[in-house]
Amino acid sequence: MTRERWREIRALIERDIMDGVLEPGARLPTEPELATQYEAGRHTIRRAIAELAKEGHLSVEQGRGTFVQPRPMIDYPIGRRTRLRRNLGAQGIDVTSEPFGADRIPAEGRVARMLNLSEGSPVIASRRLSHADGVPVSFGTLYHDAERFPDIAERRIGLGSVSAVYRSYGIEDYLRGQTQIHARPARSEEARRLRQHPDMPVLVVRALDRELDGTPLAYGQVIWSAARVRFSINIDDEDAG
Amino acid sequence: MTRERWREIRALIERDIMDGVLEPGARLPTEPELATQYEAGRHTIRRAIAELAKEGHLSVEQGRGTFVQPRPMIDYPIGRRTRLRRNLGAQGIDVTSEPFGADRIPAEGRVARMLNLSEGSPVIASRRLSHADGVPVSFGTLYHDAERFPDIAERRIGLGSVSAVYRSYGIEDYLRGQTQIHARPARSEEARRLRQHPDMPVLVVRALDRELDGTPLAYGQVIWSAARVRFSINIDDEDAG
DNA sequence: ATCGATTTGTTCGTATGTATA
DNA sequence: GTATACATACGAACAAATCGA
Repeated sequence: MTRERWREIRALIERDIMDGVLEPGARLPTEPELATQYEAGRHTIRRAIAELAKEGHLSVEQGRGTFVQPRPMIDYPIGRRTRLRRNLGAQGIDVTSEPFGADRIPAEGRVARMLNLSEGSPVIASRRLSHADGVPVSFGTLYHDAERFPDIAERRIGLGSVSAVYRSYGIEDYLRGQTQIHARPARSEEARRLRQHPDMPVLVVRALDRELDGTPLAYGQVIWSAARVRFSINIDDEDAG
Repeated sequence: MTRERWREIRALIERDIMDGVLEPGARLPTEPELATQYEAGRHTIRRAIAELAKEGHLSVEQGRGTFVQPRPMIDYPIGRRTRLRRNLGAQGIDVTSEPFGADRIPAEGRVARMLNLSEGSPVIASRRLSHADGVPVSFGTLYHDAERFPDIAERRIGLGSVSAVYRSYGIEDYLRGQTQIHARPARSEEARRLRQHPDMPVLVVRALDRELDGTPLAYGQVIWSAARVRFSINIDDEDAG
């Protein structure tokens, strides 16, 4: 029995992807076909494919096949003024987003602390999924004080960007306060939403937006596809671009 | 036969960890034992264990066993003044680091551009592995202009922190310029260095340090364990703490 | 220092369920 | 409905790493 045959196969397939023998979007031969081609068992093939899928090179779809996946990386600047549309638009990326639910819930723990509200005060949690050039890149929840922004969920549906919603409340400018970033494996439901393989990690970004005088505006948690996004922190730049 | 039994088993083990039935550091029963206990095949058990290991709850060691892993999260602030020791020391974390190699190589591509050197100019690449409270948390490479800092590798061995090395060159202060963050699955060698499971992701941080007048000092790429670190970006704070 | 027992890692074979076209 | 292709599952054997006698 050979030693770590799945690694050899993994490397062979990866080489074919890198060399362009397997073009982005192309379908791999079926697992039994690969098994005979590489003179290995189907388990071994699956292990190699799983590894490549985890790294974002392949996307495995039950009942359809296994496909070579292109991996565009977008660069998302984080700074004093962090604006999704303006920042990505400058890179020639078309950003769209769709709401998928909003709730009026009592603020608890971190949300209450960050928004400077007492535990249990009502907040509006509005959820959105964002696409860049048609591919899902992130989804997340934004929490607002329900007393100050009672109808924010409705306004977010009508108006495109967060900035536009704030302008409708008379807030012309706001700044990004604290931002926290960490990474972890994706839950299966998150992977499904982002249309990425379950083994690909996600980046979790928690952030607080403030008015110019320091008043907390919104606290949010956004899950980003680690395969599709990279963050840039430009501390000096006024516009974070 | 096929009702995703491995997910059930995964959930059962995870519950035992969360409830404290399995304490941090405890060894799980062997795979064959778990197989009989849960009335499943060994493959199914392994699938459940692999998932939990990927999420950082378990650490699997060939020839020894499978252990419940505690997951301390350290908070690493990124700001104008980003200093490993001072920032983590303030959290009561003991930071140590050891060099593991240095080379004099020609600058290429990104390194040359960031350091404002012409392609092929000699740079010193010095590599270090850092521990927080004895656990490896990151390793990476720092690139310096070889003309300006010819013996930086030697000085980094003698002196503890990066700041101390710069002071020995007469540089009293420096600022963090651009920082880029992204996440990806760990290569097996990286996982070994960080003593984390191969399926746990890593965070990749690329950063440029500048002198107060803007002159590039060093460009670095550091791989952080996603299981053990979280980044905080405090844009307003002068000391990023 | 060596051997053997223990435990996880890899591989094969085979069968059956589930999703897609 | 049928065929195709991936997902899950069981069993068995051997390899590799670890540890203690």
